[in-house]
Amino acid sequence: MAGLPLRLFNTLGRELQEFAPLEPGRARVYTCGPTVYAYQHIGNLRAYVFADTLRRVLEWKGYEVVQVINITDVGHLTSDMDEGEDKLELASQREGRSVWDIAAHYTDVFMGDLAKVRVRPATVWPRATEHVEEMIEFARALEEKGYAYRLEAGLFFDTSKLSDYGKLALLDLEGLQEGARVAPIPGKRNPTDFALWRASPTDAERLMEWDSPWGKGAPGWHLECSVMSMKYLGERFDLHTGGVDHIPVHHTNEIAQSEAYLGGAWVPYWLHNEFIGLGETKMSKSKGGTLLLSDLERQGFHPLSYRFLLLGSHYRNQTEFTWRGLEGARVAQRRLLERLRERIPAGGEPLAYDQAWARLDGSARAHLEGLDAAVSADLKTAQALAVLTQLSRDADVPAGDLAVLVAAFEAVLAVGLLDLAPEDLDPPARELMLEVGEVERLLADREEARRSRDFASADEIRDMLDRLGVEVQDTPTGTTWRVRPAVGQREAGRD
RNA sequence: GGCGCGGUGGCCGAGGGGUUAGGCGGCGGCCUGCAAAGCCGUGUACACCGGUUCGAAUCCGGUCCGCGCCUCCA
Repeated sequence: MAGLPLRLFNTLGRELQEFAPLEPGRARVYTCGPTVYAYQHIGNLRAYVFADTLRRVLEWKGYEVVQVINITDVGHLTSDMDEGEDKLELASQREGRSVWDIAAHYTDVFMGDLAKVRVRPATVWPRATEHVEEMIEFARALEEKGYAYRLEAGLFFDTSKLSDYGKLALLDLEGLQEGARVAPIPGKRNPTDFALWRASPTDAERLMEWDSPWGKGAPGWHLECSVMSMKYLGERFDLHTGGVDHIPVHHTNEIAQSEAYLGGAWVPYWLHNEFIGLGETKMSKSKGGTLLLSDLERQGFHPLSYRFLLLGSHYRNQTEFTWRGLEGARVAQRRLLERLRERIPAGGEPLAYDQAWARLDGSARAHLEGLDAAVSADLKTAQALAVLTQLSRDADVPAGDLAVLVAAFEAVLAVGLLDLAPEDLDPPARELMLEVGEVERLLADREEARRSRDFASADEIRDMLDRLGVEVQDTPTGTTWRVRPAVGQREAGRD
């Protein structure tokens, strides 16, 4: 594969490791997707921008990538396994729509948001509800192998059967036993045991339930990821991504049931993104305090400015979202585009490493290698942006080479380097308060005053237009004007 | 309480034993009749206390502070 070896931080082992696929030239990736009972906030989006970056880098280096992102459209519970209410059912009651409508609606919005931040569509988007049969089969196989036991609450996985349970999260099982668990399920053998099948309550009917060898109920949360990933990627595949919150429970249990099922090692590389903070608390779908991509757009920001902001920090670092930070990213991105557009026209296609390499000669190739060095070191997109910024200021790089290099950067970063104009990042203008002809007449008057060196009158006209929301700029090629942007961009957040 | 991750110049954020991260803002300059925009220049920072070392922001130990997970959550 092209360029330097790709080094990634593997949560399994907590160290940087060189990526080596199970099958040469092919990378199979599973990305933990959302539960679609609510809008995905901008913190959620980071997980997919991260996974997208991984995918783009792999493809850029010449791997054939297959990526699966699941859609969890089965409700799971709001608290412990036999407590609380189903989140999808809750949303259904709240919004007066069927659970199926709820799932469909939030799935659509989610995919729309991903498209806006240029996260490429997954190769497959499997839905949990379409794989319940396979999940039942999987659970039955585990039961046959002696890894499961039945309780009134459903079918449970016996984590004590695995000697290395918790290896991903470095769980301290002794410590866990002492930890106060909420509402323990009667009969559970170990605190870490989890449901493969959740039996429906006998006194109430669930909106989503299926028949199974263990009675009516719904599949355990972790089951779908094991089942759907194996179905679409093969029993063993290369990479599994998700947020750090999944490490201790969800991914730990996925590994447990999958390795029990296979009788051996499952996925070699586990990658996790850190959280985005928002002021005092993290963003949480259940606790509120979230921002949506549409909130950012309402404040006049282009979705790709949010992507630009995200790429400015490493995916494994907790960072804070602030409006100031987003504004900073917007300005930086705009200036970058301005410098690029001065030298190379918009258009063209993103270029993979090999394609770019073939079109460059010795000195320009060093810049390509700079990009490769950055992304090959655990996807250091921030460093890639720094390299790009330097490049955009380097007058020694011929325009032809620059165009090739920018196309290579765009292939990995996807921040609009090829197709956006700087103005595309500006907030939308507000309503013009006077006729366009009027503005132009006033500007003509001003131009005349300037020509006769009556600057007092000229400035008076400019001030007046400014009060009406029209910004006037004198440039070497003449005077231009625009309606001042509509929004004060810092209405929310803590700054 | 257990496990995990951090504390970098006004702000955000890279880096990671001796050579510039970068961005935003500020300041100075160029340009401009003046502005605006743009461009150029400008910051010797790395929580605290010890230790290792010729040399530590970077390694080790401790302290303080923050965050995440342990319960649905990216």
